[in-house]
Amino acid sequence: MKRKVTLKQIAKELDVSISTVSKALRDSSEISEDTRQKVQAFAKLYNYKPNLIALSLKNKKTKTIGIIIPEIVHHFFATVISGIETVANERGYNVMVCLSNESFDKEVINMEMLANGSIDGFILSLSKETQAKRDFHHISEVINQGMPVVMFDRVTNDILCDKVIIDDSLAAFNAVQSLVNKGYRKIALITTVDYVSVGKLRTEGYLQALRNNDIEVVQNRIVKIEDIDQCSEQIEDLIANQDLDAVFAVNELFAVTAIKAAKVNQIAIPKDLAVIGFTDGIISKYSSPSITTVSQNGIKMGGKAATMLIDRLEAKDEEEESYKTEVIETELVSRESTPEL
Amino acid sequence: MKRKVTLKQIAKELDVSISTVSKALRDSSEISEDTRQKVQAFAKLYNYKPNLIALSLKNKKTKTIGIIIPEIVHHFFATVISGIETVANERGYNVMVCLSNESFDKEVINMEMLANGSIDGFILSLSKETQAKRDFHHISEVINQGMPVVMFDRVTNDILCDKVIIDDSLAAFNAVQSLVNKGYRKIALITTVDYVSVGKLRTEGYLQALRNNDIEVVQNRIVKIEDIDQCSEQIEDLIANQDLDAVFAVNELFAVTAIKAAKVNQIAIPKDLAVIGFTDGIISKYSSPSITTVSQNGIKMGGKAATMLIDRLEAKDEEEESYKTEVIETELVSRESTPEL
DNA sequence: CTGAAAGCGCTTACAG
DNA sequence: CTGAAAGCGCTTACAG
Repeated sequence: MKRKVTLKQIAKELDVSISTVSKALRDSSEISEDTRQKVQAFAKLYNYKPNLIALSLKNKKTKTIGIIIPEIVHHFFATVISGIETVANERGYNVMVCLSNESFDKEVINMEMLANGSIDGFILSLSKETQAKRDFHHISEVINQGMPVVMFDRVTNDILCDKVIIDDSLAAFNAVQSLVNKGYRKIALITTVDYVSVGKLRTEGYLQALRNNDIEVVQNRIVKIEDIDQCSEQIEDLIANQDLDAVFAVNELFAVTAIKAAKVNQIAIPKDLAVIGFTDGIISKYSSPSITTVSQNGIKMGGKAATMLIDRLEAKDEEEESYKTEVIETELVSRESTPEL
Repeated sequence: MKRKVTLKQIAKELDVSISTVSKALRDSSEISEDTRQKVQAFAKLYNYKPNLIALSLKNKKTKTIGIIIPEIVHHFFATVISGIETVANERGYNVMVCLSNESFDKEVINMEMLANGSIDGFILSLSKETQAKRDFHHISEVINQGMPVVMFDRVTNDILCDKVIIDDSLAAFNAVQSLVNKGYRKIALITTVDYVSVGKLRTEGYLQALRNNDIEVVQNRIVKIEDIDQCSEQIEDLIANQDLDAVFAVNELFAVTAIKAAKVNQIAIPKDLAVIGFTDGIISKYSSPSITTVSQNGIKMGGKAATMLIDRLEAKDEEEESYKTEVIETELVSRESTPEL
């Protein structure tokens, strides 16, 4: 077992000072060619690598990004992490990932933990509970300490910081409009409770699209799901008992659950009922029939968030004061579940 | 903007030494009740939190775990991370996640980066390329430096360390046996190339099950996929041109692709062809028909890996020398795709 | 009971 | 050209 070698040890072996070793390794012009080569050769031989923790302490920056998301077993969030990771790596950063599990307390604890020196900045998406409570003091506190934060997807207007979002309302509008264009009129909505920011916006887009087309909004065709694990009954009830020709679901799970419910009730998809979802994940792609969805492009969102954060970290201090909100383009991916009527 | 407060600042404000502040905050008995209360009150007021980087340097441990996995947009791996995260958090650890993207070079670079002081130990699953090359020097090097490593799922016998696996061969055997028990005989196999350790083992289980039941192994019924992104053609060819009554696929994607291929060829699932998959992910659950699978329980694997790693990290030094390999139980989750024949 | 000193592993302004 | 010193933020054995 050969422990990692330090500057101190190299210095001792070579009988020079630590400073000399440090400078030699960093190609300082202060050091003679001779010494430099000797030191570098020795360092290479012993596979010297600087201790990153020591550098972090010295430089007051860790070159790591903290990510806080509600859950990771979730295609969209996994995709965002992947996007962050790619950009972060390219620019020499690592990532620490913490999960809030949709809990306010865990979100707060994780933020405080990471804020104590472990990272240079945050990328985060709010937990449901945080959105319900509307308590964001943990975030403003971190920002106040001078640590940059980029929020994505589940954001809030109560905090001023960089943000990366999609135009949820417009994307939903377009999705519903596409159904209308194809001849559908009796369009149901399966959405989340209103405090989930993106759910609310998508609901607004749905309503707007109906209104724009002079289609009556029927309350019985709108289902708001509180707990995703128990959405089946509500959805089955909707599918079985309402007169519908299409369903717009604000996520994949609701969409595929609607399809299952239709099957149970002998309703053929897409012949008797068209379905459109949100978030272009693996379910939509491999479902039979495959499901038309609004694609969020998590890779791009993650990449953009990472770029914004790192740009801010590396900006020459106080320059670039103003916060930006980037809107990532969405795209309607047409598949089998939404034929022309 | 109020920057985080340090011991030094508190000491200055209170006109005592840094050592006194440090001890007071840690409830040292050396400090008078008076001073302690004064210091603690002040610290609370200014929301003092020790700088974790400084502690890491001082204590030579970071309380963070490095995770290196092939990809994160993958239900099983996301599940494992979730399991690791839960246990790590309970025990006061954070996690840094790096992705190899199935590349040997990225795996090496990431390991070296994290090994330079950022973490206390690794949890990793090998990239495909690493498994193909059979080059594990980066891992043995890290272990040699005294940093514990726990491998999971995609492991190798060439490295001695703690491991968490499932019995891939047995699980595959059981899956195929269940098909045989239900009356299926013409069972195809969709698997990976042999250098992927788990693919190879699952293939062996399949072969063993056929042999045990005196069923002839037909080479044309076995397809080995190199590149998962282009698996459709090979799978369609298999489904369209071979005389089959069931398919065993070594992952979800192959299973659902087989179902798609069957539909294209007017083969009814499960009436004309039964399908069984591996990894109990979201696709299997929501596919229509839903797919019977071997459940790997990534949460449990991740949790176990984290427990083993942290136990080793916290063991009183050199005690507990021997490495263990934990085998996580799998379970056959019966769904619609495999009725009795 | 309090504080100066040494040390974790590094960098860099400064003295010689 | 080389090295001692100070410092990043903390802890702790030791002296007073």
